[in-house]
Amino acid sequence: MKNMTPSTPFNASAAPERVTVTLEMVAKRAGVSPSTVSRILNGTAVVSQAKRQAVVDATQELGFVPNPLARGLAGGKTFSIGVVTQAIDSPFYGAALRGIEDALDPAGYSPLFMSAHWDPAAEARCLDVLRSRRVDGIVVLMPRLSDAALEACAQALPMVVTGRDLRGPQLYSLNFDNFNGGRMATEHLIVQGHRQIAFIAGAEEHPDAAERMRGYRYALAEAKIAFDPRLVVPGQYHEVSGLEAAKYLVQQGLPFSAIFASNDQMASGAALGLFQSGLRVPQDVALVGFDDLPTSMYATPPLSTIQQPAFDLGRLAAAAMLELLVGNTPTEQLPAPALLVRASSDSRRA
Amino acid sequence: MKNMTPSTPFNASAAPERVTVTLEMVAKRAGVSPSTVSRILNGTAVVSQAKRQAVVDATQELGFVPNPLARGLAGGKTFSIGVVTQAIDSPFYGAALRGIEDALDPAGYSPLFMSAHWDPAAEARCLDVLRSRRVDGIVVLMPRLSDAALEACAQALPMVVTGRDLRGPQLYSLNFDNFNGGRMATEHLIVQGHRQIAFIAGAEEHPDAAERMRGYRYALAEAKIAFDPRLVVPGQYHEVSGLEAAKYLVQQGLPFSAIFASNDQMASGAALGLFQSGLRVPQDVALVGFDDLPTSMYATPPLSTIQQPAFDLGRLAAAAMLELLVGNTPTEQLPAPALLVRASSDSRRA
DNA sequence: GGTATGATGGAAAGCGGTTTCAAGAAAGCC
DNA sequence: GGCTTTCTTGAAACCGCTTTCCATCATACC
Repeated sequence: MKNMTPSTPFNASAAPERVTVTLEMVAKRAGVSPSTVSRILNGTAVVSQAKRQAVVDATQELGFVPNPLARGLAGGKTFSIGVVTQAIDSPFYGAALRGIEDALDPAGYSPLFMSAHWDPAAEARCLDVLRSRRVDGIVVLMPRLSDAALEACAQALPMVVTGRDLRGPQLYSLNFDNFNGGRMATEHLIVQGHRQIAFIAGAEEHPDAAERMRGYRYALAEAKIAFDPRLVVPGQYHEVSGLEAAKYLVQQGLPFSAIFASNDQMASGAALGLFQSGLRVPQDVALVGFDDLPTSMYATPPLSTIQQPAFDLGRLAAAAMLELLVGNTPTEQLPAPALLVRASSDSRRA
Repeated sequence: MKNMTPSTPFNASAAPERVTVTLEMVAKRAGVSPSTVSRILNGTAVVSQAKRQAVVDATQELGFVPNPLARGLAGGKTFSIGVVTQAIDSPFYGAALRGIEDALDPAGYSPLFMSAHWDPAAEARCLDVLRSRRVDGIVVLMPRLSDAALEACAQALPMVVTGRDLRGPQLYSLNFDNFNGGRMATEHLIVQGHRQIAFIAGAEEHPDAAERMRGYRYALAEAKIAFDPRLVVPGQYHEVSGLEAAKYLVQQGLPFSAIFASNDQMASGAALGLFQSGLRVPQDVALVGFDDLPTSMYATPPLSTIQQPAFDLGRLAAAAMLELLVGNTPTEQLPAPALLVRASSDSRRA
């Protein structure tokens, strides 16, 4: 207190390490050259035990943290991975992003997230921004861009995409078996005794949605149930379209005892639509969704659905990217779809 | 086709701009020095019209994009903002992140997201990683770290936090009026004729949760309703705890005709709990949540709640950060809480 | 004992920008 | 008309780290 220099203007108690410790300072302190420090830090070459220890000590004492910018500039690597999603605020993507985060973090990589909002042009822009930021690789979750565009991008840097079947020297993809998911959901309803099963579809352009529908039709055919196009209502993968679809089905007076919605968000909307129409789930109408969002288990009633592990999707995509970055050929595979039967489609539980 | 050199091994049709265009190349092409190009790009100094035009042209022709790493190294800025959230996969944070993205993007800044998972130690680590990545500023959404720790961090770089009341030369905060939100929700139930209103609380350490509870008690007191501690059940802000809380209330045979859950996720769980106990919402029990998650509108029945604009929260936090970065004192304010009455608490609509 | 061989570590040249410094040109002044 | 002042613009240092190229020294082989 007494000896406090009265002149220091802004010396508020805690003055956090203002000075940046550089590799050069570590080198000086350890009595070696900067190159040696760099080599030790990156394990680039063999260094005598004595010097190594000196450098490690100096690093500790000085609290040295390498500047990633300088590292990136010099080494051409940024240790960051671009991640393009369609909507960062959708529960499905949220889980996937967490998976990516989880896998990248221990490897010292940071994800750089961007949302494309289902717009191919915006997606292309994301790719540009990411490349201009010199990310080491790009993961695209459920792209809307053409295969060709993605392949072209993969010429420039490693890419991992989900929801496609693409392979190449710097390209890997992870695809969920949407066809079988759709088939399983539909078969489940058939086994429950339903023969008039409505289908709330996703956008046509979306390969996922198309596959799920193919599964639906396949299951119907297998069970020798005639496909009734009137029972297929288009949707947009969000709650409102599910709500509208359900109301439409009811208002048209179409005969159906079950609904298979091609994602959980639409199923949730459909549940509300049925509720507002005075129909009970599952007593009057059985309902099955697709995705198994975390909230679906807590819906009223809990929603039967096809489990699509979003978290693992992200985790595996990131793991594959890490493989690509070290020059390996990734081998990760998504788990097979699983049916989760909950109250919304199980008349016994109602 | 004919003239194709047969030796080129990997010249797959589209060879995207392999060579990186540097500022120096632009300078050469425009016939000026690199410094001049830099000055024009950043508007750092006055340059004659002729040279400016030449540089602009050269930039266009070469398709030059400055390397952010080099820029960051030399200029000390990275044009990236660290964003610490608790859980990137929660719907509330998802919306906030989108708001941040929206505000940062036009300004040329990129967000770097990290999740702390409600763990103060992890949060501190996020701050470290972000600082080591030399972000220009940090936004922390609903921190768990102490005010002191956040203030200390703000000594080093601009900080914006939400859910606190903190100010400083490089520090700004955005706080939602949780007290009044809690009060409004409770008053609404009282107006609806309820006098035995259960409360599902959030974690005690959480200031938000405490404020909401204070609002609840205040409203009761105003209405001269005695506070019954048995009707307050602790929760953890996620669906399960809401489910358990509701079941607990029912099983204990406690007298209540309404539940105010201090967030929507718990309200959703509570709805399921009531449903499983054979109680109807709102006929038997009225239900009100807090947050207005996007999905709450589509719950069955739609959930009454206090609107807390997560998207705006993110947008405003990012806007405030941008202000801080140019040396201004931010003035953004969060909108006041609003009550959204939906079917879950409105007996007339049931 | 002399040289081939390999392990070690330093000097220095980048990576691609920003910024300081100073020179040369243009303009203003007495 | 000569001299100071103000602009414009280029040269060069620098940001902090990686990496290539070499020098050095010790060990090993003939």
